[in-house]
Amino acid sequence: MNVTQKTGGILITDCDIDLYKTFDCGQCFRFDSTGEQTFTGVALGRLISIKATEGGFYIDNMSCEEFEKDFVRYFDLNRDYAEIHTALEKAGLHQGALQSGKGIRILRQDPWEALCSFIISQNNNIPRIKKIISSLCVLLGNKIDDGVYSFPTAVQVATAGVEGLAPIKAGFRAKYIIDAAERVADGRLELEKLSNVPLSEAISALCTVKGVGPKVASCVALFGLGHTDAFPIDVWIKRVIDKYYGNSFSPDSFGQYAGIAQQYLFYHERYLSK
DNA sequence: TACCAGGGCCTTT
DNA sequence: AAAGGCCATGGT
Repeated sequence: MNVTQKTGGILITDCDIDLYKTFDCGQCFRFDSTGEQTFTGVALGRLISIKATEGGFYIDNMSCEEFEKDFVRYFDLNRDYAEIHTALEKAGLHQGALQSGKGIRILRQDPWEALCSFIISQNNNIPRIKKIISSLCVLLGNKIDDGVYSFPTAVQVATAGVEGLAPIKAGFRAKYIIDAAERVADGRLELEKLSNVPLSEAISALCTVKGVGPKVASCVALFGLGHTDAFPIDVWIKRVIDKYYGNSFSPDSFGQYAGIAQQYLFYHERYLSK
């Protein structure tokens, strides 16, 4: 990977990332396609406009320093995905998933945003998940540009309370969101610390939140805490397991990169087959 | 273990 | 245009 300063932004070259797949594979809910190979959204409290180029991408209105500080990690650019591809192939991940997944990077999202987002995702479809999250940001986040709002902090959400969330129409999930917000706000749940404990321990801690079970906890571990061995099992992945691997399946066969295998399998099944 | 919980997207009639 | 299935689930 190489980062060079341009007028008005930075150019990242020599890195293997497919922005379309990365933003559209269901791991994050705040980016939209806003033009030819262009995506706009909010990450880490920052409005981002990013355009795919040959072998990399361009980000408007950002310095190398800011990129190195926050976004190398966000886009997981220090990880060697070619090596992971080889390891997963050896571990028996089928060619279809390897090809479909090529270019996806696991985004390292803010843990609280990941927790809140995947609570909202339960028994829900992606268009509506995005709509509810967007409403939540407009309702309780900070304005960072015209019509653009940050993801509200746990304190901001906790302060609103269940009744305060009514406008976003999260339905039965509202009480779960508030329980999560209260636990994070008062320190009962210390999300940052869960990056540095074993996966099983992180999942147990996350499952103390009402409405958080193994699937949502695994998504938070994978997309917010950097636990690449987390393997969320949802309805799509259940289908995949039945279809390709039978009931002797264990995510352990994919080792420390089971979560990346999961994402490849999910994307393959969800978007490229019917 | 089966059913239930908002709401709305999306496909089928 | 109306109906019904379904949805990156978990609680009871």
